[in-house]
Amino acid sequence: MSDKKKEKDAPNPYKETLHLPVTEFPMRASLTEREPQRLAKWEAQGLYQQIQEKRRGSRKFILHDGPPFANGDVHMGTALNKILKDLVVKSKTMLGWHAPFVPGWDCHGLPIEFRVVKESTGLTPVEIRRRSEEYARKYIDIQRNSFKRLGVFGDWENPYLTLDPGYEADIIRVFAKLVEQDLVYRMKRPVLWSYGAGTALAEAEVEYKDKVSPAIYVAFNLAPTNLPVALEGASLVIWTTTPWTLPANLGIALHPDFDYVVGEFTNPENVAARFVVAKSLLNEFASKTGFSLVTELAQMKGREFVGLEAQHPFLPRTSKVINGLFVTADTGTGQVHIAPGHGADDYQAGRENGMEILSPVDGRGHYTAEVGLPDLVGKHVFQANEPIIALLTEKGALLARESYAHQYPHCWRSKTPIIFRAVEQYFIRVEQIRGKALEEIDRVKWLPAWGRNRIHGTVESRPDWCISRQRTWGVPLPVFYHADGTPVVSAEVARKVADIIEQVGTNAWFEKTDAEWAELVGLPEGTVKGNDTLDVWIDSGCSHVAVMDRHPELHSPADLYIEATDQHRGWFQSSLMLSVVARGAAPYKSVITHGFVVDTSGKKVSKSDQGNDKNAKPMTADHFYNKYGADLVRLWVSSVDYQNEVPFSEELFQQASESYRRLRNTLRVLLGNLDGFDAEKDAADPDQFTLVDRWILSQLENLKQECREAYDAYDFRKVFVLINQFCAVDLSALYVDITKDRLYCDATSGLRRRATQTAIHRITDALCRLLAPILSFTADEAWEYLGHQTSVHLEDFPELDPSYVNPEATAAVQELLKVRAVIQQAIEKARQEKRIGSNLEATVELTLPESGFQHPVFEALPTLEEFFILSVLTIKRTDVTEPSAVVLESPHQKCARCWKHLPAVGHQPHADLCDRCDEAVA
RNA sequence: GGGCCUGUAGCUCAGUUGGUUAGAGCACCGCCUUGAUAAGGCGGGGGUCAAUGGUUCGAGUCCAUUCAGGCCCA
Repeated sequence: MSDKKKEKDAPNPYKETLHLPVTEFPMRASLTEREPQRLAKWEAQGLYQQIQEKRRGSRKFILHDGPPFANGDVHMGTALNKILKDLVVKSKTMLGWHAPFVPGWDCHGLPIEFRVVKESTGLTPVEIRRRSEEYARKYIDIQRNSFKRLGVFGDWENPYLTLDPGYEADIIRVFAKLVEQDLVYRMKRPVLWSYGAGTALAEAEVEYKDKVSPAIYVAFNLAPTNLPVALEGASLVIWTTTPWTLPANLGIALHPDFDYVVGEFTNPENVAARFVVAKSLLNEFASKTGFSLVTELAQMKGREFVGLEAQHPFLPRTSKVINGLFVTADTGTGQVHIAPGHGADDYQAGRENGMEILSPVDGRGHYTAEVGLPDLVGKHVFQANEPIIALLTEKGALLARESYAHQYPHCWRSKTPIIFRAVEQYFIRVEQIRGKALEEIDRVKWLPAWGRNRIHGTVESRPDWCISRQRTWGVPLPVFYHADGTPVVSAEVARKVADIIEQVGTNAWFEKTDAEWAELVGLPEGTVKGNDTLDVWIDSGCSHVAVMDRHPELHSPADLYIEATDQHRGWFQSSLMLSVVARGAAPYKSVITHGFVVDTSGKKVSKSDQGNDKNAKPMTADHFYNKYGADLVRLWVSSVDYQNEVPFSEELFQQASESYRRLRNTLRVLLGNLDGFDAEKDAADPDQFTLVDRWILSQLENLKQECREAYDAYDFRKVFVLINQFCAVDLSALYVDITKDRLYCDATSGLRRRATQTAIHRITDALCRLLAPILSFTADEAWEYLGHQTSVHLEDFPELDPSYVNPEATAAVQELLKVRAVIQQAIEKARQEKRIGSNLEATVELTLPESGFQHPVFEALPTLEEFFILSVLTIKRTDVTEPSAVVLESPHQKCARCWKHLPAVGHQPHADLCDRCDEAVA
């Protein structure tokens, strides 16, 4: 033991004669410092432009960027999206395509306007727009910096913006096409209305949140006209959670097939009354209202009630009794209060039964004079529930009230509850383009495949598209109104507007007077322009026209769109619809969707959650690239299955860091072992490769092929796994470990050493290329240390060379690995028993079965000793079924240079060296 | 409530048309190394494949139901 210690402490007199790895490539990545420097270098040399120039003339691959909203910082979901796109663009490029990437931003819309309006009230439309643009541009810059910092390549100095006059003009031209194809109509209709933001909302702008509403049971006395005997003196009973809509009640709907009981009811106060209640809800009705059935007078189907009328509880009119399939028996009474101006089903039912669209509420949610109750005029509808309940009580119509917690639609930005309110809106007749859109869906390749069903279902069931918004920050709906109020919806006029907008931007719509516009588009004096703007989904949905058709380096349809799964209903759909209108075909050939970023418990994480929770973990991309570096964010993206929900946590970054360190250190040791190696002069001939060299080069060939295929299939995770395995197992645990001896100890120009360096050079070259899309910074850095003056991003993936595929070597190594496991287990046992330390201190007696392990390598002891990293190995063949190994402490002296314990040590001119080392130092 | 989807070791993921003892990397534990050293090697523990029921000689894999989660809608 003491001898061993002495050996350790003694400095190695031959260290200077060894070829230990030498490289300046730092072990510590210091990504947060180095990445910005590399970024600056790339920008200074115009790397993106260089790549474009180099690829010009190659087959094109167009990934069309879906524009993120120019609002807020880049959070991890956005980073995931953009990095996935970048992985596609970079890998397609290195696969030989010309893949230009023009990023874009969605600039208009309520969220931005809302922020501006919230800050200061009473702004003129022109001022709101000025501030909104300023706000959008501010966030475009912030986001652009983040995307660039993440190593995403693209034409960042010339992105597309939906607020560019040219883009805006194209939106209006698409509108003209809609008009031309008779797809636009105007109609008063209840729409989702945000009184907080003062606008109608798109379906996508609504979020569901918990809300407690007053739920009430209200009796409507049946009007005596034409009343069957059984119903004399009876009341229908409705249940509603929106008492404020009762002034607009015009009907009561029953399900045609439900059974209803007409009966005599009493409550604990001995109040008696005749009610109609769905049979299946009698118990619930009794428990909620206290009224239980005393005498059943009749049972009737819902359809038998049609045509009756009920007296409105507090207004001088009757409500129609109708049937509706939307009536449920889940809760309430099986009788539904119908206010056609305040609900989608109500509207539909009202239209079918000849009711008017009564909606006595203004844009701020206050009752208008139409409400019919002077006390309520000017009152906010959500302040009116109590007065109405009081009124119902006074009239004896209120049977019960309770607090009801439910999911209620809220405005996604102002967070205020949504109401349904009927206003004049413009719509696209979806029915006329639905068929073609559905056909086109099946021409597109959806990844994952279920995306097809998802968008198909969405398109199949979507109602007409409300495209008008009562907002300011958007592209104006190019319609005018005659002095008498009749609208001018004309493709020709719209195109004139577009031509002017193209020159001066849409601000002109708001800056010029009605008279000026009338003159510009050739309409009679007295014509006024409309105040509505277009739904922002129209904006982004036009990008295939406004971007792909306009940019000379792009083309339509795009080869690929990549967005999160919510865009099946969002951008994928709006783009599809408008592309069907504009060109009669889908705007994309294939579509990839990715999941949302979720935390480790599988819950959704979003930026707005953070606002509510001060302790929430940071979710913005800058936190992570400033703490870990962009390459780690990129490595995280490549390590997850993006088609599902994408797990995300600080811990996951630790995990990615471990993988990164392995990759980086592998690159470092490879580079270090290439010190003094000139690939031009020193490369070995292929016939000089030893078994391990042939094996690792065959593995590399395999890796190249599989990575190319995985990249081509957008399976970045597979690339990540393959490269990791290759570096951790094939290289680090085996090849590098095995060849250390020859690299360090053989003579500088020894054939085995040169062969190995030749292999290592090949490997390093390939790894840099294969890693470049993922570790864009690190691969480029290593590429530089490989002696290149230009960026790895200008290169192709390594070309396949089948001559390196070597099944013979692979089969041999597979057998060797089986034996290695046996030997290592035996050595480990000896080590645990403290009989030996390192492998080289052991002498191993290997027993192999007579059959099997027949590869010639099993006759070549030096090769085996090298492969198993042993000083001395002996082999015997006996009649056993499995290999076994016995480990003994080596009786030989340790070579002071290569640390092997060999019999030759002590007999050389240098008494403390083995043969090989003696020769090497000579 | 409806549509689409997901659920395999602590974590991220593989598991081909149902067929031996369910794999990998990371993490964890122990040992070695100090010539990849703020590195590297070796060995090891760890899973009733979400649950239940079914089809089958045989189910992680097929079917049904339930539970949990995501997106979209109501």
